[in-house]
Amino acid sequence: MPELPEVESVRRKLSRWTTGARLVSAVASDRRIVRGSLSAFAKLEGRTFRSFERRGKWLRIGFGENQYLYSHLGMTGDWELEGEERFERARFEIVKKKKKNVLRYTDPRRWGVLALAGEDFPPWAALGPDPLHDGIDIDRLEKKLSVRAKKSVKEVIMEQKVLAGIGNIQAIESLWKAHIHPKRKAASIEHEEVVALVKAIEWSIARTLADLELGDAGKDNPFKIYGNAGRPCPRCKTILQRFELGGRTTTACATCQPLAKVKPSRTKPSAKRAKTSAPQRRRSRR
DNA sequence: ACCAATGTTGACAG
DNA sequence: ACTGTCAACATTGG
Ligand SMILES: [Zn+2]
Repeated sequence: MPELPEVESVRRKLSRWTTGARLVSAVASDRRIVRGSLSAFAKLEGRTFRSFERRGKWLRIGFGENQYLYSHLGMTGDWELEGEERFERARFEIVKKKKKNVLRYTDPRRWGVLALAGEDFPPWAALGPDPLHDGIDIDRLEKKLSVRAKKSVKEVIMEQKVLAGIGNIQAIESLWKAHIHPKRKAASIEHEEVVALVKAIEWSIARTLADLELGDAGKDNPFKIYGNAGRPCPRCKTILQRFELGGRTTTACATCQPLAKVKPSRTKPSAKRAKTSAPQRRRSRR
């Protein structure tokens, strides 16, 4: 469930469900997920859900008096009202307008995090600007990219202090939209490309979020190229490639997202041929 | 039965 | 000190 759009969607439903609700009981006993003391959760009992914020992939629920419940969904975390007990990792009984409900944090893989803290929480403080909440500062991004001569543009935009909330899917989709190959060195991205990338990130986040807001009506794979390696590029019909980059499976179109510059410059010697990627390897347990 | 999965972090080698 | 590469985490669903 976890990139910026998914987390934003969770934030919205939490706000819908629990604004003004009173927390009757809070039980979180999974040591892998809960950071800090388990008993601290009892301190929240009796308090009221007041605010719902998101920064990147982090959520925080405010209970007043500088008490926040921070939540990171890891790879498979989600919040549900009622629903199945199967993947429940934390349970919150709430009362809103006399109605009692169970709010669950579910997380099969248990890579998520729950933490109680005040407004100063290091993982939250460490996040860069959130594209949806703060917008993207083109000059700042250009600077961040220009300094990274060795890393690929995809890896850099996925760093949470560069842009909070961009994950594998959003990176793949936006780079495709901006016609930028994910393996390009971050520092090689030119000004106009940064401008295009910023637009593309906004485009991808907006359409993913819109799709999520449709609820179950949404299709299985609403993405343009993520998860579609081996199928034709929606723009040019070239078969989409799949490769690993920075330990993450990546999809790209070799035609729309050239690795080597294709600028038709008859005066200059021909551009170097793009390196052909090694025959598909497989591995990764992410 | 096998493989891949929307994330993050820490170890290690160069 | 920096950089890149792996592995690990834990579990499910196709
Ligand atoms: Zn294409």
